[in-house]
Amino acid sequence: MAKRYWLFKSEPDCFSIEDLAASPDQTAHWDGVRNYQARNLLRDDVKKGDEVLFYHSSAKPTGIAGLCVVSRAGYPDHTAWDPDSEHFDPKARPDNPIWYMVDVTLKKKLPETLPLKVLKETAGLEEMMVTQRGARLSVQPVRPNEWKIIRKLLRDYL
DNA sequence: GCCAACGTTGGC
DNA sequence: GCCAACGTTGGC
Repeated sequence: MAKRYWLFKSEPDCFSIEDLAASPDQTAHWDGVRNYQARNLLRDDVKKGDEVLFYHSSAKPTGIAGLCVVSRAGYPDHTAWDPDSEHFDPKARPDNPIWYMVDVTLKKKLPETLPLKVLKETAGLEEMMVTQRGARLSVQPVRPNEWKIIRKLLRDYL
């Protein structure tokens, strides 16, 4: 299977690129996804070696904060059956995990966030979910040509 | 804080 | 299974 590309959204108040950079081996689990469509992607489609845009939502500014790589494919999100977790789901059990997570490892923290505004103004990114209003999915596939455009943007913009 | 766009829930 | 009400997300 060819390497795929993804955009993962997180509110930096909850988990930021700085938090990932400060994690052991700059690696962390991407837990707390509680949306079935995103869950299905994490469980079935996100594979080790896939590349990820780390997106800060509800931030100043909102946009791409860094690049990561998937270091472990989907496995049960144990925070779901931890009553102390913010993302506790009373229906989840170890033998019926419901929710899944992956591990991500930091590749590059950008010196500054590439703003959503710039993505919206860039030709070729019009069909990206993140540039369309109301696209709330927290795990979004990124097309290879979009990845290429964004990599070039990152070189030119920063 | 506002509000549009979703997703989920629950009565029927 | 429909759909209205409600809750959440997330840009602005």
